Amino acid sequence: MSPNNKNKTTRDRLLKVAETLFAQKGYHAVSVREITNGANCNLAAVNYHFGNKKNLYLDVFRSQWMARARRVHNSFIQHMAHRDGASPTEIIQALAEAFIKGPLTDEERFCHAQLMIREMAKPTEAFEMVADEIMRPLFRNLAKLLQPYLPEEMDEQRLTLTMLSIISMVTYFNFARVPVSLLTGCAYDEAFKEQLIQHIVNFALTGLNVQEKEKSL
Amino acid sequence: MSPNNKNKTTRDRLLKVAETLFAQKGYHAVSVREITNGANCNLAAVNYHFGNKKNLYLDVFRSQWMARARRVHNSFIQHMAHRDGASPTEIIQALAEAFIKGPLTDEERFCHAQLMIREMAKPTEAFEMVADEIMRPLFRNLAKLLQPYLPEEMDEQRLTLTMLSIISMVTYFNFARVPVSLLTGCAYDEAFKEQLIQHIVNFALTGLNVQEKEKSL
DNA sequence: TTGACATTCGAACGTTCGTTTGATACGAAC
DNA sequence: GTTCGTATCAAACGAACGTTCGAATGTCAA
Repeated sequence: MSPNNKNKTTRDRLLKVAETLFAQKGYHAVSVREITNGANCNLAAVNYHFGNKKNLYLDVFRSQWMARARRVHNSFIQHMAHRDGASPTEIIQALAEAFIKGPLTDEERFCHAQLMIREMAKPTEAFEMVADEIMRPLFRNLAKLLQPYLPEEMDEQRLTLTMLSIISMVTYFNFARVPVSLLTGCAYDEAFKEQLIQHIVNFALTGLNVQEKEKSL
Repeated sequence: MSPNNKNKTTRDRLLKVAETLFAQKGYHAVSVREITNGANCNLAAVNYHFGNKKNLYLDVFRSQWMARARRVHNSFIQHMAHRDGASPTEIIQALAEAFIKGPLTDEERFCHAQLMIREMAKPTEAFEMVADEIMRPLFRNLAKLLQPYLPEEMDEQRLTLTMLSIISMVTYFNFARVPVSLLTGCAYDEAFKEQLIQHIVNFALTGLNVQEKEKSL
């Protein structure tokens, strides 16, 4: 009935509010009362709809986080689908755009990155789900796309580390907004995100791109 | 008096135990009772020595975290000191070694990375201190060392993003051990760390190092 | 031995936490 | 109208939380 909460059910409002608060503050810093107040419902609603607080957290990952991660992944896949032999530049660019501009609103992207980082710091049951259904498929896709362009002597281990290095950049620039803004002096507006994407593409393709000839020593 | 707690004072034991627990679980997930039990002292000791829980947390950063960060930074600086014109390879290698092998024990490195990540996710007063006294000096040093080798047309902003990309890798591989181990199948033993360092050096210097000639399109 | 100070201790403070309960309102099926 | 399952509510539960307090203990100079 409240104006900004539309026609969503109590259950949906709880999931939405809980996700935002968990992302902002972390699981233990958020109380059930804070969530139910934010969702304009009774304190007991959490236990009625989800059993307990922990299940609410896991449901946030199951229904909210995973759905968004699939949107990001699909956004990347579809950019790749209609070009058969995409160049490494196009591949990295599509990946960086999916993660940094992507199909998400800025608020969604913040939630998304914060929740993932907290899971990586202290994994819960949600992490296995994410690893199985999101991380591994993404890595398989990315590796398959890039492998033709990589040196033949690169073994699988080195390939995985390379994928991780690319992911580390898009993850870092999404998550570490505070230090990044602090050290660059830039706010995360659209123009800066565009710069970030271009930088990631350049760096991923050529690294420091040193001018000297003494790369190899 | 207990065997493994040596002759440290109660205050020192509290700092040590608190740091480990804060790193493992996060501030709100650790209770004062948990800390004082771990330090084999009375519940009231935290408030006697530090005033309150929050001040204990800040003191952990002030006395423990900062000291270790300076050790890492100095380790990097000293590797650079006795070679005047260090090559980019040597610079990146020294940086990666300082962060990934470095002067810290593995346990210390875990604490260190976890605490930092939690600060980046939700900065407290401790973050300003770290930014001012650790991050900015490190960036200045790294930029000064690398600048001679970088393309002249690279503006300061792009330079900062390049430094951040390198930092993002050493940070990520230190912090994201769970997903990294999960996707590579490797435990973080000495051999794997050596591989990581070599990979970071390679990737930072040449990126994907694509074989084709179509880098620029 | 005495006094002054620093530290540690057990016990309790008031508050907030996650969870439970029983009552109440609502709507569809019969 | 009655019944039944769903949903929401106010109120309370015991447990755990951070913090406080006064007494007890240890230390060292006078």
